[in-house]
Amino acid sequence: MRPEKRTAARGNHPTQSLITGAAARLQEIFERLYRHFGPRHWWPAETPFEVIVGAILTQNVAWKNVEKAIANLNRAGLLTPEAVMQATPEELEPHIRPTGYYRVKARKLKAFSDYLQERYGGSLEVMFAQPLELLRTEILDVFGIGPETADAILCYAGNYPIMVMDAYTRRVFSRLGFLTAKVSYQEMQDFFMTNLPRDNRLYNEYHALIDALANRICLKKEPACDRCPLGAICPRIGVAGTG
DNA sequence: GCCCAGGTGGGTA
DNA sequence: TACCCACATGGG
Repeated sequence: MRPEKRTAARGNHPTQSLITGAAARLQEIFERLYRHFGPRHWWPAETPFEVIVGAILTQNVAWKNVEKAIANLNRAGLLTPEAVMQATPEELEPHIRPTGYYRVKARKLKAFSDYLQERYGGSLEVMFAQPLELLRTEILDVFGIGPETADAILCYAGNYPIMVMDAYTRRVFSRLGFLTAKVSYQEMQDFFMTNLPRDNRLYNEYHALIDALANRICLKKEPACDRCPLGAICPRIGVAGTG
């Protein structure tokens, strides 16, 4: 176990006290996004294992690329824990090429299926019966599973009450003035999870809505503030002359 | 041709 | 701890 990868304790973090009425404001943002985009129906996958595969393959790459790779794996009969376990990295590689980094991602898929086999006899059901904190610590120790991938697996495959953070979350909420651009993953997560009810469905939908906003409106270079559902409460346009 | 896309691991100081 | 860099393909 590498101690630096363990889940940091959630306690009173300075971030929490910096935001006045953070809980109410986070609720309002959620409601505005939900009204604008509607339910996002995440994660787009047929099975929990497909969620896990998708979570690994989507690392630093557009989801469009992942769809191709998932379809390739499915056609090849490689979308089950057993099949991945029995395949070599070299056998997985050609199918996942569209997602980039295909050599290292093949190793990551193997690492997860090896872990699942060795620790839980290959059973996702048994794995997802473990307590949240224990399982999070465990999978963070698997090669290729960092905090975002771990939380995506826990939230979207295991239905645990944990909210996924990502570059989009950092961008949107730093622009909104809640966070700094350099805030750590754990600080972001602490901020959301201490200010929102502990609810898998809410975390699921909230992350998906942030993704939709960052993907379509709150773009990296030139955000389309004129059609942003958060316009009225964003410092960039909510206050005249500061955009 | 250039930039960006739902990160992570390893090395270095 | 805090930076760097490698990892690689596809679409706008």
